[in-house]
Amino acid sequence: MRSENQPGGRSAAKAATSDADRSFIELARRAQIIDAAVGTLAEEGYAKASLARIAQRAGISKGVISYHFAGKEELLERLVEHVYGQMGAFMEPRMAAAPEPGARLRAYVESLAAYMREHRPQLAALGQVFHNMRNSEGKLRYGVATSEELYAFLEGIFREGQESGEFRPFDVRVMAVSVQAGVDAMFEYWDVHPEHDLEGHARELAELFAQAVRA
Amino acid sequence: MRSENQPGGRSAAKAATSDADRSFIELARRAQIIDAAVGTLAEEGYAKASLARIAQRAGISKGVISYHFAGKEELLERLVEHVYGQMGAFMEPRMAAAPEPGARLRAYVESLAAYMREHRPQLAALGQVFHNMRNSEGKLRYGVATSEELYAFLEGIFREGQESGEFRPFDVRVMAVSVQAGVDAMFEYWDVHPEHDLEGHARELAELFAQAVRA
DNA sequence: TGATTTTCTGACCGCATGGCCAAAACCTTA
DNA sequence: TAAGGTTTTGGCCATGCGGTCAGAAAATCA
Repeated sequence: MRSENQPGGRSAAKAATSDADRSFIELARRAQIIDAAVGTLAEEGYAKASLARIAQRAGISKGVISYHFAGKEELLERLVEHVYGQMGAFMEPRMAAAPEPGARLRAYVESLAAYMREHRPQLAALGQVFHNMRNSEGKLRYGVATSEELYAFLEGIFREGQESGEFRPFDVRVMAVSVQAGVDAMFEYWDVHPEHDLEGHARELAELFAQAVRA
Repeated sequence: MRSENQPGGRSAAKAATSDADRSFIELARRAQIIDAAVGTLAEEGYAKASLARIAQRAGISKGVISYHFAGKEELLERLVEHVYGQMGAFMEPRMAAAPEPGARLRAYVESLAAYMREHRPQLAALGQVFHNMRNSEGKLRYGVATSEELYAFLEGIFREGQESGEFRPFDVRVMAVSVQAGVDAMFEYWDVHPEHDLEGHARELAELFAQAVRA
């Protein structure tokens, strides 16, 4: 159904092309296109983020996108991968520095806020894709499965705190869903109110959940 | 800019036509179209909820929608009005029965959950419109201004509790944003996991915030 | 009944979309 | 230089969109 258009075609046989197999030009173009897609999604929303619009922002012709990506679907998937990778790399060391459950919860909320401050368009674009991108059957492309990992991670923190007696007993799934919702809402509120005190919000939110979980 | 197509044209002069001026057929058709729009939005998402799709679900021709509504924009605005009205009528008596701040917070979370259980498509459609509908300048049609009312309502509860000493001191805006986010996330989680225990989630969520606000 | 108004249909318009491709331009290597 | 591979262009396609309209059908009125 989809035509063969792997650029270069150097690695003839296999399906996927790894980054190591790509030329510098290829990698740079892909990065440039992804950046343009992030900006367009963040500023104009999912509906107006057409290939033409993205190409225009990147200063290239529309066909270039089709040349470097199998289609819009692949472009958006690479975009999500890209932002997720960045975010993980940013948070990992900060989370590792907090061993106790209470401190980890606080570190999660506050380091995510720190990332948000410096990457507003990326997170806005991610939100657009998550809320809107659908597969051919009409189902959301990034639904539950994406959040499931996140929930499991938070639940691990909660269980640890409950076992050590630092946290009270509560439903860890509801708590995980609520923490993530609180963080997402913090971003969206700040995205709409750029003058809002993001760090202050993060501290209040961390305190809110510290109170909510404490034994 | 917009053509005159007030059905009936009975009330010649003025701009808006009130429901009292509409025939039964007119009101029934409008309700039928709004219902079809709700179903389409809830099941297929904003992007696929075209006038053609909505008309198909309603079993009528596309032109009928244009006859009864000035355009897609008006249809969606009437849909939001319709659902909001329903929701307010459902919650008002339940909120009135809870006078103390702590009880009011609990009543808010739990009566909203009760409404959700019986009106899943309506709330899913509302979410689609809120997250996607944009005005001609590309800005979200229902943005902050819509939530502002809700936040102010919740903040009133929090301030009352803080003044009576029932609640600890905290940032009421952050708490309001977080409560609303928790409730919205509860709906979305249940929407994706229909087997999820919605009432149980609501109780846990109410308890979560009871702990978070208590002095 | 016939006349008038209200409602509905189905075809059509201009426009934007994602995708496609032949031809041109560019870059590297021989 | 010439040759060959890589990248870009700009126009084209089918599809679906919101909106419009003349005329048919249905309901209401006299």
